[in-house]
Amino acid sequence: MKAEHIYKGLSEPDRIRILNLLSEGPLCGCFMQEIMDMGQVKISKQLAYLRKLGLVTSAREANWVVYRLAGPIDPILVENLKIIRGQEAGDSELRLDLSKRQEMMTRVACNEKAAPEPVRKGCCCEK
Amino acid sequence: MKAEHIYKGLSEPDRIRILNLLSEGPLCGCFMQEIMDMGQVKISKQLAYLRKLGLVTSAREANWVVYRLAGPIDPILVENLKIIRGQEAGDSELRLDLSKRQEMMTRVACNEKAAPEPVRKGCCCEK
DNA sequence: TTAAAATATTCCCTTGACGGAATATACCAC
DNA sequence: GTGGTATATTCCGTCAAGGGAATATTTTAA
Repeated sequence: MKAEHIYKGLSEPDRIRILNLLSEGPLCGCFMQEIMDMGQVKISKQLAYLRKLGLVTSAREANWVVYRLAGPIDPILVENLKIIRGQEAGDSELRLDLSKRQEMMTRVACNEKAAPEPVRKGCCCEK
Repeated sequence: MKAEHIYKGLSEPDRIRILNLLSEGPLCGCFMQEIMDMGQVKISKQLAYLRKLGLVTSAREANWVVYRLAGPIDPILVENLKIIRGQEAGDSELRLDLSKRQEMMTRVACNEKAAPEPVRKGCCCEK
């Protein structure tokens, strides 16, 4: 993994938010939409970009696509994901995103792979 | 300093080399040209870009322009400059650049501000 | 089979990044 | 002044990035 690929991935606020969310575990697209309160197309395009850079992988599970940080995760990325949400230099929006994520993960039933469960009514759109 | 500005600065190999060099102290443009073996225009443009991002400052001294990391240096930048030249994940070209820099700084006479000294014949172009 | 949800892709447009070549500017030596 | 060195800018071309709107694809539900 070239260092500049990682930095390119991190050089846009929405992508930072996505990578930050994925650092806590896999997530489907509609969860991201809900947490980040952003349109589907915009998120999908950034995910395609991150996939092109080799930072993210995707796998369809039932009706959804679950995204993950591509392993093995480069030490540079690991370190930066730690820094950007750190208390000193970190962004509070990123920590808020993680709280929302945590709240959603406990609110809906999820299996151990973090894919939404049960298949239909447990997803983020069940409100 | 917005995190994405720092990552934009780091998201190109030539800029990584420049920031790596400046992490050891101020440097004039012609030293960079010599160390990086690159054309004047290309380096000058990248320096302009880094200045626009707020990562680098420049100050004319006599016939030269001396570049510095803009202070106070963000912890994110500090940490990444450490990582990218680290032994494990680091790039050996970056360590080579630093050796060349060190060699030049001792070869030519320099004052404590790292501006080339004496004014004319001590610069990198005296070969 | 039809409808709806989740995701991806395409088209159009604007802006920005990057290279190469040429030119401009600032400073110094003489 | 002239000339030379160091640096910046401009012009031109190409290509990538990013937004908005519309549409396509995959899958499930009924």
